[in-house]
Amino acid sequence: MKKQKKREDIIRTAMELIAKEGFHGAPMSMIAEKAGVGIGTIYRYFENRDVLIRTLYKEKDERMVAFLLENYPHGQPVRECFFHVCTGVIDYCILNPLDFKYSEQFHNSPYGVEYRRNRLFASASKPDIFTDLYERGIAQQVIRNQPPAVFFNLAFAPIIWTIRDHLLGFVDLDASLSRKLVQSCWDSVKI
Amino acid sequence: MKKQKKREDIIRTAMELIAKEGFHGAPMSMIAEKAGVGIGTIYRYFENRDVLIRTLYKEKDERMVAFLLENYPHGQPVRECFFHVCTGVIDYCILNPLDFKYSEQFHNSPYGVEYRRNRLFASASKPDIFTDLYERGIAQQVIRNQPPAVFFNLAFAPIIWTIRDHLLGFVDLDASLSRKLVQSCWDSVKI
Amino acid sequence: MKKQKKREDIIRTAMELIAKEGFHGAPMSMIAEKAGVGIGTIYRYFENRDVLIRTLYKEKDERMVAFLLENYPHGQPVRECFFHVCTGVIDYCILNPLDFKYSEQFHNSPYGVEYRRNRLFASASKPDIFTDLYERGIAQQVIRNQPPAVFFNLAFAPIIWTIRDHLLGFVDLDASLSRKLVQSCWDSVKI
Amino acid sequence: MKKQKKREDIIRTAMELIAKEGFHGAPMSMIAEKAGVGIGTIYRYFENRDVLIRTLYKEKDERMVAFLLENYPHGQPVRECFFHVCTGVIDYCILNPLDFKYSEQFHNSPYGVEYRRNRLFASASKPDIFTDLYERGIAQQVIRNQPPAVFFNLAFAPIIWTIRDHLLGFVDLDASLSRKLVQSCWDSVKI
DNA sequence: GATGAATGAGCGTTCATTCAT
DNA sequence: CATGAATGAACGCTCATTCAT
Repeated sequence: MKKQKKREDIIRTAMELIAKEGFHGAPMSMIAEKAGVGIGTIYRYFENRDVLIRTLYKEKDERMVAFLLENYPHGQPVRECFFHVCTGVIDYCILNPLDFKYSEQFHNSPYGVEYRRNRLFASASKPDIFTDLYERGIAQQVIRNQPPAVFFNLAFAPIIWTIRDHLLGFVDLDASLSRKLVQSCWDSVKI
Repeated sequence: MKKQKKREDIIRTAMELIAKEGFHGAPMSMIAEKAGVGIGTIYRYFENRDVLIRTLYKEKDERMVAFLLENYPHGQPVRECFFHVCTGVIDYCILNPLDFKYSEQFHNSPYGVEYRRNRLFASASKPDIFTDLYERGIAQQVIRNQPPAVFFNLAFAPIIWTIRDHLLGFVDLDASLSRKLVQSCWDSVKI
Repeated sequence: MKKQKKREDIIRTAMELIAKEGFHGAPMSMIAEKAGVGIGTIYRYFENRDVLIRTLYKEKDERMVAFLLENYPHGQPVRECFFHVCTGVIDYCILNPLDFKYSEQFHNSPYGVEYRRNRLFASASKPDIFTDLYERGIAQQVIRNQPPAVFFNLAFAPIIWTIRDHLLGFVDLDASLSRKLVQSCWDSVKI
Repeated sequence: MKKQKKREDIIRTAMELIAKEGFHGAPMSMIAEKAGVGIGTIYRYFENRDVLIRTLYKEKDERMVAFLLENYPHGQPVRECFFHVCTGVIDYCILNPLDFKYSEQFHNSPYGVEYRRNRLFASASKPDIFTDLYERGIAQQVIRNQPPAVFFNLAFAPIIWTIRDHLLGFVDLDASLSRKLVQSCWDSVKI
């Protein structure tokens, strides 16, 4: 499809620009210029700036979930799935630092709050990989009985922060440290 | 002091506005208006917007550290100090939600990166309560041997994220959950 | 070209406003308003205020040089060329009072100093009508041996000041006075 | 007088600051600070900024006239007086570059136009050293019959411009060049 | 469908002036 | 008398969005 070409140019350019420079450093005019399209063209594909920004996040999320589902140990113990997911998140972010940085920008803005609120209310309906982990863990009594939000925070907050520090050059998150880090997270949620 | 009255009006208003609306939602003109002062007045007390924003953070930090030092169990085991500090952070943030929300905005912006970088390089010189915890824990072999950044992330990231969820109404972080949460964090760093 | 219409509206308005009211009396907002364009439009054609101001001067300069080169007595004696140029400057300025007044504002500001400095250092490279006059006059020993700046000042300063007084209504610089004035200037530089 | 001390501090500081940095680089607050007085104090001695600026010029003018009247060759030929005045102007300006630079700033601003206009209308009433030169020159038929403004411009414009170039480092206006320059000016006005 | 010239509300900041102390 | 804290109009400039081509 020819028409999708421009859309993807815009998406990729916007992602990269916002990841590297922040929302402030990525005005519509600059996205258009670097993407090689007219300013008006962006508005043909995205109703406005907010829609573009939210779409960027959603597509990144889909890419990461797809990555996590590769070789997913379906049917294996919760513990194994937990390690697969956590390690996968680390691997994905380090392999795709722009996606991670964009995500940071996104969550560190009014968009992030809105997103989290929607997710909470929608979580019941749409099953996802993270929720499944929690629910099976609780049912099989291998993780502590805490609200899902607390489980997610214990499992992922240290990982996310450490990836951030890694990308900023503050720590070196190699395979060895990755393993120790995920083990620590598991220790905080397991019974 | 009469003259500090306006300064405090500005500080309080700016804090509140930025905490609630983010940096974007708190232009100088609005801060001035809500604080009941002229725009120019802000510039008598703060050289520019950046200085105001960094001052706000520094003062919040001092208040929190003072809070944490009340009844600090000096001379007690690392574990006890760890619980004191973590519980203290939770209590302080829930008691002072504006301080917490401001802090989130601050860390989720270029200011935050700059701040962390300075802290990392300056950590050797100025001793602080968090670094002390890490160093004693390592020396006494009660916490795992990991880089300090990883220790901090395991210890505090889940707590910060859970406070955020509590203030957004996603979880109810009462005394009981607080205790369990801190225990989980401890489990992830202890040997 | 349709697109150049607005650019010229801006140029003309800015010129007129600055000529009449000085730099202080011509803020970007007023230029935009009087030119019948939005403020932002000015910035499509000129990177910033400084660039606009320097462009205005450069375009005025080009117009005047073109005027002076009409019927220029190439190959004639230095004296004749001197009279052509001096008389031409007077005629041009009286015909285009806005150009002259703008020029005065320009030279009577930091822009003027910068301009003169560049001119002095660049004079060797780019040949111009004034420098040619000086060099031939010196070579043929018809003008006194003085630094070029002094020659220019003797030749043009009284003329510029008198044009200014004419436009302010202090003297009536008609053809007769013009001739006498240029003769006087020649008397001050000739051997 | 104690009270005049502050007035003079203000005058001297304002002069120096405006001479060096231009009107833009000399806000009232900075003048007050460098003069070691309160901002409000300036307004006790000068009704407003315009009055201060005009007073500065008037006092500079009086100092220069006083300098020119030292050893003034009263009763000597017009030519001799002309040389005394022109050489005196050069000497004074080079000895007091701040006075000269301030003068340039002043004349290169709306104040200058207003000043010249007033001077023209007032010249009939208040006799001055320059007018005397012109009137005697005309009466004795040693200078050409031209409007006074033209005489002044021929006599002083090249000198002023050359002093400016000297202070900017573009030429070296030493005693030798000074003599030649004044001679040139005389050549342009003498019969 | 694609474009980019045009727009103007809104931003951070400056500074001459006032007036309560 | 002297002060300087307080003011707010005004500045240069940015950028999301529109719409005629």
